[in-house]
Amino acid sequence: MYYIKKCPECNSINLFSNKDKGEVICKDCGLVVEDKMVEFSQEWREFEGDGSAPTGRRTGAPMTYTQYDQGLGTEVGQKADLFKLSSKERNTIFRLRKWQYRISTAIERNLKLALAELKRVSSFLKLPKSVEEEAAMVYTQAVQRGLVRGRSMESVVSGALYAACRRHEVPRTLDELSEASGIEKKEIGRTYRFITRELGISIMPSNPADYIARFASSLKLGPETQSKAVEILEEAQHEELTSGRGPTGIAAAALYVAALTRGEKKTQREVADVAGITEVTIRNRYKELLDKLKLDKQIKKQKKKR
DNA sequence: AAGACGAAAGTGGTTGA
DNA sequence: TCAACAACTTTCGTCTT
Repeated sequence: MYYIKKCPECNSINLFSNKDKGEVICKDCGLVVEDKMVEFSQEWREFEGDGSAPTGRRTGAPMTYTQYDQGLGTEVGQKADLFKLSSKERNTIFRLRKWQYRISTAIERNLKLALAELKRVSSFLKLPKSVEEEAAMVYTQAVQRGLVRGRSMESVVSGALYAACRRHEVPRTLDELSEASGIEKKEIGRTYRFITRELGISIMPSNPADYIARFASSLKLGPETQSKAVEILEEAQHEELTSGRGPTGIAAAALYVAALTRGEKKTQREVADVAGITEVTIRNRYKELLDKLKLDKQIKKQKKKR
């Protein structure tokens, strides 16, 4: 399949597109016109169709995405068979190799920077290693697909981290990510949505219960209150009070109610602050909880005790 | 005086024509 | 692409402890 585009180097219109590898190559001078030439399929195999070795061989030591080049490098057309080719073809190979080198080092440079930033943010948020690893993988794929173009590296890093947190059920709020990375909340949300859509990453809506432990500990609430909150959460889920609502709001309200019923009084303001929402939202959720779950009796009982 | 409550208007994002 | 819409926020006045 031929492109109508022109080669920027020699102006030839003789461009060849190799769909398998995502390359567009100028047939006259060997310039790689499109830069998406890094393999991004899920399997790590050898892609040399030149007969020097069986293709599709599986290779690979265990690799890690938090290393900027994943411990692997790529090279174009190797050694032995080079002198079987005409000089023109050989030239082509040389040029390809040169461009491959330039492009892959560009990507590597980017990754190196980005992964440093990723580690910084992730350690700031005290995220587990597995999440960091996942985020690095997401980011790597995003770079290879050219999704970073037009977006700041930092925002894509944050988006990847946010996605990774969600998938590992250790959700952080957008506000927390925003604070850790210095990127605007809506920007993170935007890139998060963009890259998950483009990379086909499916993510379950986050579960309010995942927030409870963290909120409770920063409010210094006892473990009994915490499990009470989870209990309330389950009832609320059963009553279908949770769908369509912000998970942080629900978690915060459940925690607030749990604290009341156990006499560990916290103000709405305090709870709202750690959950990153407003008092009003807590009040709304809280009211719904009282209506549906008949918790007011328990609260009154608690009041009489004092 | 501080916290809780609720009404009203505003914001940003989603959805469906 | 635009308007309607739901969830949430902001702001502010009033009531309760």
